[in-house]
Amino acid sequence: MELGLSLGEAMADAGRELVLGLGLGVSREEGAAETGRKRYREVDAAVRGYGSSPEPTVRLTLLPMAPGLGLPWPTSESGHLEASPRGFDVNQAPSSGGCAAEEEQDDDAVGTALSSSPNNSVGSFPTDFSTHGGRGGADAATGAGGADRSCSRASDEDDGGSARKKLRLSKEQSAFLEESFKEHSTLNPKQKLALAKQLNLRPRQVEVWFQNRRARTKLKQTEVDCEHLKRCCEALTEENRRLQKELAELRALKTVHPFYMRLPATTLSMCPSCERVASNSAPAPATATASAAAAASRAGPTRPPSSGNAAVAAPDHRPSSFAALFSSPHSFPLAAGPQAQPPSTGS
DNA sequence: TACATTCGATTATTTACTTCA
DNA sequence: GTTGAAGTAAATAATCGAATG
Repeated sequence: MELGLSLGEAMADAGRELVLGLGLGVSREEGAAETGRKRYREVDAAVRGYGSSPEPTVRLTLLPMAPGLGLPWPTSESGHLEASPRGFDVNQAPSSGGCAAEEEQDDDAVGTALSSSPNNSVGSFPTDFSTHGGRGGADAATGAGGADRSCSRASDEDDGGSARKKLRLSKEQSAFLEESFKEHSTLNPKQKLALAKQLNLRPRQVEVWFQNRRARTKLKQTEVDCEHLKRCCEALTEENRRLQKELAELRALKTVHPFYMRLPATTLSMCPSCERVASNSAPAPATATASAAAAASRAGPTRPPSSGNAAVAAPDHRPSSFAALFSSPHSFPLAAGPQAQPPSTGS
């Protein structure tokens, strides 16, 4: 029968539904009772470009754009987070300090040095993330002398290393990392060092953040793909069910009215899918057109009108096949059953 | 073979939210 | 109705081992 063609239509529909599905996926998440921590998903959707809703993209610009940086960066009244005069380019290792090579030589050693000596780089660092943590209350109380989150991590070794301390990156740090991730999903060592220096984190932390970020992106993509496949499966199941029904109708028609096969084409033609019999006076092409229109209308909302030539041509094809089927009284092997192939409409 | 990097799986911690007394 | 402790779920930083170049 026309299973191949129909499946193709189904796939085309499913392809269109993918876009819908993506949008639904995002909107579903957004529709859920969400709090501040849900914002990550919006940012994620915007970063990755899936989801038809423009809202996440708008929300992505959470921070005012720092001039000349191309990165959102808050310019606080205290001046802590003013854009670095040198700008930030993760493609370039920071020239100031001259310790990039040293840091590359020894990640943790430098990280420890950075973190364990609050006066070391924090003071000269143009962005003091410690004072801008969204949940800064606990952080402010964490370390003596206002040690920031990243510095609290440095106390691992001081704690004896038994308990795994987990710092929470500040919103600014996360936003900065997100922006960097949009530019590069992976980092070369220089970029990593530059980011770490800029954010006052250990290079290892930046590396881990990117690892986890990639994992999250992949997980989201997997969820989207899963949803897409699910929709495809549903569409194919529905199409299969419809075709099975159509096939049963054809078989019933053949059994009840076998003489149809011997009638001239202009005498009677029936589209089993719409179960309408054309009048005797109707010429075959008009019958085919009517059947096609009926079949197209029967297809209904599952076939958007803007589905392209293939999808438009497909509904025409099937009723035309039926018309041709009944218009060639002796040649078409309907009796061959479901495996029989309809004659090409072009011949 | 040694090394660096990435990835997948997992653990551990933090935080927001809910429930209940 | 309000409050605070306890429980829970989700997010995510960090770790580990395997794969890869």
